[in-house]
Amino acid sequence: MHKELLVLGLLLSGPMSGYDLHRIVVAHGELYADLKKANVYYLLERLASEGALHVVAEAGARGPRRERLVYALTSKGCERFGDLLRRVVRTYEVAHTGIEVGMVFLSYLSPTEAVALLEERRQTVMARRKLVDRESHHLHEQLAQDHLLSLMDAELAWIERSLRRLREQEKTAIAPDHPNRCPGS
Amino acid sequence: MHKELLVLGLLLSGPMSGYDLHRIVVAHGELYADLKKANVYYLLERLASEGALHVVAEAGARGPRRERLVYALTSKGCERFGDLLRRVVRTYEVAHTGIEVGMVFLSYLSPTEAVALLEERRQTVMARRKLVDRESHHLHEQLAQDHLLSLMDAELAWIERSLRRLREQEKTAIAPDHPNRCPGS
DNA sequence: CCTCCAAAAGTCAGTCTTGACTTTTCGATG
DNA sequence: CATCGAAAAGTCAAGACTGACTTTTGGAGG
Repeated sequence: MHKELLVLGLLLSGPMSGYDLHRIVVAHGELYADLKKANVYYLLERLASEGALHVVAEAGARGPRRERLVYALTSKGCERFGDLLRRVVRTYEVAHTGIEVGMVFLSYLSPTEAVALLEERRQTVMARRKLVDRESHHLHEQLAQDHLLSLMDAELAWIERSLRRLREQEKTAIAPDHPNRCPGS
Repeated sequence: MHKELLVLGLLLSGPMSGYDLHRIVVAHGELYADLKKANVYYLLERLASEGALHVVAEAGARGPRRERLVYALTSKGCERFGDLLRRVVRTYEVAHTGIEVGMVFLSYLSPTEAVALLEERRQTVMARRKLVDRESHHLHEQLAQDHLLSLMDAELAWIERSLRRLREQEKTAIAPDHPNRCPGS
């Protein structure tokens, strides 16, 4: 749903082809939703068939492969943009990345291994945080960047806390909660 | 991918039918991944066809609709569980919920409306936080719950910060960054 | 004893999403 | 001048996911 918003929003600043859209998305790196190329084309076609976009058949563009389709917003599409924007800002859904599931089953690993894995995770988060931090942005992208950084900081803090708990558990070496073996076939 | 982990992990504590799995998932509320019923059946079938599960055809179960399929982990499935668990804990992906996209286009709304929408969002997050907080959990679910709460707190803090910025902008009433109108069709 | 509802247990058709492949052409290089 | 690689601009089939629908039946209420 936010992918649709992204497409519409980018088209607000002028007609574009699917390829252009995709290039903008990847250029913005971490900030924008993970919108793959094929998905862009799918969304464009759907939105066009719904009447939110219309084709401006730019027959002879510069460069190779000249039969590219250029899309432009219709007034219906612009209304849709407004609706989606309001909906996205207003609503909140917990992000289910899977780490929660991982934590629930963490006791199937030895505390020592759990600690090692979480330390790897911390490295990963820190690296990615640096990436996002480095990206300099326009004014209206400040809030978005700030959001990402906040979440990453929260993740890091949580990892630290969890590591501390696990290390204590490691020292007091209680018998493992679950036996660490697979059932036979 | 973490949905698969969830299914395998739950089956570690004994054979179950798709319906049982789904019931457990919804019983745990916010903690577990958003795993819809039809998706459970899909995953079971796929995992079985990959040899990670096998059917224990419980022909005559209690209750209505007795021809239910009960699935059990194979040793291959248990290995897969271990792999997935390690992978999920180790890796981190930024959660693209769409608010970032919303923020990028926030200047298409008046600061006043933006503030109102963010305040609604704050309400939503607070309500959901209370839900998660209320749920009492077993020891091995503590870390998962803590993770969710951390993210929600970070979200709340970010909302406060953003509101402050927007209110300032509202007072100093600069001419809007973007004209707030849709292009004609 | 009848009936009507909620829960059990799925199924299905359609929508989203993606990795991998294709075709064309510009420009660099030997 | 031939060719070879990289970038442009997509396409496609397959996989993941979902909302809405179905069928069966045990038991509550009359």
